[in-house]
Amino acid sequence: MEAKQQRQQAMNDSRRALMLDAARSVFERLGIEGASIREIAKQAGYTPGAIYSYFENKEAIYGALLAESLERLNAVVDAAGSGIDGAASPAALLEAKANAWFGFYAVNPRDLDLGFYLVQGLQPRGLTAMLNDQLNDRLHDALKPCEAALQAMGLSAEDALRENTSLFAHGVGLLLMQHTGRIRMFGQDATLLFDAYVIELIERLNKPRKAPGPNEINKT
Amino acid sequence: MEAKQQRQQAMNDSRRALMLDAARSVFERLGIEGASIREIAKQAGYTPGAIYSYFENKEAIYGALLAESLERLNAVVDAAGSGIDGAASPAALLEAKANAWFGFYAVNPRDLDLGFYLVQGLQPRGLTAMLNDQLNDRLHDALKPCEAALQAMGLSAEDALRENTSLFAHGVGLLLMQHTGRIRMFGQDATLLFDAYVIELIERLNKPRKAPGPNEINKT
Amino acid sequence: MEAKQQRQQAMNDSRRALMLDAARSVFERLGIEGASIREIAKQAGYTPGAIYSYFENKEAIYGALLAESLERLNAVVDAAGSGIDGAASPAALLEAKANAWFGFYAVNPRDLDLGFYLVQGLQPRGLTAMLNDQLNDRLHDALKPCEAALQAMGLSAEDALRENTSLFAHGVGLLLMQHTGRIRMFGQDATLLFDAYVIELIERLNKPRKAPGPNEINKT
Amino acid sequence: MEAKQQRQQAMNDSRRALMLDAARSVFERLGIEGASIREIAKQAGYTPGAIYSYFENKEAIYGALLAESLERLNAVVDAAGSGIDGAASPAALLEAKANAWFGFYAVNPRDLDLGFYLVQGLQPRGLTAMLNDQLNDRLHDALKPCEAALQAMGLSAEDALRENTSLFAHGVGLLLMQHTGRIRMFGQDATLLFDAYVIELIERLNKPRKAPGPNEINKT
DNA sequence: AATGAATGAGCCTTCATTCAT
DNA sequence: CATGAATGAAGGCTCATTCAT
Repeated sequence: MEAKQQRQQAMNDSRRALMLDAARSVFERLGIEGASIREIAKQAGYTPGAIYSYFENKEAIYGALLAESLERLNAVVDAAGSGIDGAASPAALLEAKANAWFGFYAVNPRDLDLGFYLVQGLQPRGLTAMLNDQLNDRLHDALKPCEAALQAMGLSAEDALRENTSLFAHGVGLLLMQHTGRIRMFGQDATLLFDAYVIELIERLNKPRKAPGPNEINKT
Repeated sequence: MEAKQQRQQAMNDSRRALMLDAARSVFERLGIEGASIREIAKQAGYTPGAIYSYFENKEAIYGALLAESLERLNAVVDAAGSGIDGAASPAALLEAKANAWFGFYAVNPRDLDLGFYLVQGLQPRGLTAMLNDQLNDRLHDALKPCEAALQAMGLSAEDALRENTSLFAHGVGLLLMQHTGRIRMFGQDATLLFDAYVIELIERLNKPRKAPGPNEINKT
Repeated sequence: MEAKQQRQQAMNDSRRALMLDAARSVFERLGIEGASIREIAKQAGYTPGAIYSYFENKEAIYGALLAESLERLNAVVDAAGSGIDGAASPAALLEAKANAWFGFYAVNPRDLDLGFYLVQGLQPRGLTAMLNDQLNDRLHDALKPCEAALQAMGLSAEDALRENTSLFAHGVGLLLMQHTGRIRMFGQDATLLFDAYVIELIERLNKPRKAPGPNEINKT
Repeated sequence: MEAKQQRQQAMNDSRRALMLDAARSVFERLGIEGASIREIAKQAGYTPGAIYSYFENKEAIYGALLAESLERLNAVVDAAGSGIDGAASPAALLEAKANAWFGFYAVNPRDLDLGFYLVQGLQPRGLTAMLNDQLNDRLHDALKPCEAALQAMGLSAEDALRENTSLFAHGVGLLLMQHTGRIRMFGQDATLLFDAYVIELIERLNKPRKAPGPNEINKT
């Protein structure tokens, strides 16, 4: 009996996963706007109605896809820098963690799309507030290791947050440009530029007397 | 006869402009997703069919709107730093020009939307390739003054391009985060962070001996 | 110009009327539950989308149909008993007015359906509250003449309301039974029974000493 | 063997009853429109498919539910006036029996819905003709005691049928109005009005010389 | 007997686009 | 040039019913 239930549960999960795969593939093919329940169902080999046995509505599909994407992101970030002693060399850890999340999105541009969907039309909307918060939290989780490393390098909590925000923005900007083909237009490579940014950041933090914090700068 | 043609041409242009104004106002009100031909026509005081006398299709409206947005951007950038002697203080000019484009998008988020629409779903599509190139060129135009200032500060053409690309990416990342509400999540202010980035950049370029750029810049 | 506008307005109205006719005919064929926008459009010789140029949504069609039905009802009631001097013979007027509304629904059973839709599923719902109120008011209008006649026969306002309510209920019950075929089952004729009710009512009111009003029954 | 069959039959019946209970409870909760096979199955603790082992289709559930409703109605009517000697005081019996069926529907509006569903859209449809007849017979059964009492009061069979029909129509009209909220609109109470109707009926029958039968009325 | 996955037909509605006038 | 009626394809979603297990 239990075995039967487990089998069924597994079947159920796998069909759900099948549909998520279909959704992902439709997104890839038609973009997030062009994806429709009909199309996703067709791709999955189902009729539209069947989708609703596995997802409450269309938004729920996005949510599930995004949630799963964020799990993979966190897995990658958690695994990064495993051989590094964070206490001894926080800079190396920062580099590893930053490259982890950046690399994840550089290699998986569709996951970036998905991340932006959370933000669709460049405006927060859709998804229940709770789900939205959960997903935001998971994104934050992926960025926290960098922040911790920044603190380990001697930054105050406040400064670490600021630098981490800048770091994220920089990476997002580069990814976006690369992803849209804009970066090729500039004749540059996003990953190299991100590397450079991280290295300069580390340099700057290691020589704080030479370069005063941004809030104390005198524009002469 | 010619006079008549000219008059007609002028009328034509002004009505087209009227419709673009309407479209812009609808975008502002309803967002880029919420805008419909019907709504734009109504706003312009026309019926839907009339639109097609001036624009081939909906995409063309976006294109025209974006083109016009880029003109305004360029106007803002060109006007910035007009009191500054670029030869004497290239750093001040860089700051002015960078803040100009960044400020334009910070203040006019819908223009940013428009820019991203060209790139919808984070994938180039729609718009003929030629139009796309034209628009790209105009975007480049808006960023060139920064690149020139970087060269005036002593960077090689190659280094200037790299730094300018980074600068643009940084700004875009910050704008995106701010626009989507993510930046508030980080408890930061996009404009302050952008300022800080520009200032640090200038610092870095002014103290090359402490942290020589990867290409070993010579100031003298 | 004005002529043109008028012509267009007339066309517009006639097409709207066409669609209402179609809707009515679909209701007749498939019942109010079976009626769909698709079916109504098809009956009218249009595609579904066209309907929405004339009605905001499905509910609006019901509303328009019902409104028009109530206008016809009121016209019938207003015209009834035109040769009767209401002051001289209020009983005759009562009879005429009551038979008017009853007869209207006896002859036009679909209008009764429509009336019940206002009340759909035997529960008030759908239609905006305001529209609902308007329609209710028009129904009331059709019943007021009876109430006025009852007062002219010497009843207090309160008693007239009570008797009018009973009269309406009686008629509605009979109509419903007739309409559903239940009355034939009872081997009776709805109109005869309604007549009888009205006549007994008049008798009763003319001999009040013999038959005390319901509120005074248990007086001893 | 037979015992086994009987046991199975009993199980079968009880599960069927379970489903009917579920259906009734769903109707109560969501109304007749809002009820779905899925919901009924869930309420009964089954999956949708299981329903079809006990009922041919959805209509059959309505039919069974209505049948059961009519049994309850008959039980109520049969029990009413048990302390009254019908031969000695037929008027009191009439009152008791009439109030019984009216009260049943006044208190159980969903049973009224069910009754009208049999007649959906105010048009007989659905249900096989035979089932329809059976249900009609049971409704008749519930009304017969009133008819018998009317005869006991001295009416001919024909007159008793006519009065009973009127009585039923009056009650149905009042119930409908109350149920749809229309009666409150008239500022009246359905039960009081029904009471008054019954009492007036009794009065009228007790004083036949004062008020000649409806078929002998002189319209002067 | 019961499951529950899946179907298929249907629902209301929106909208870019066309075309006779 | 402009109208505005109409189209047709698509959108998300619901639900009674079937059927292999």
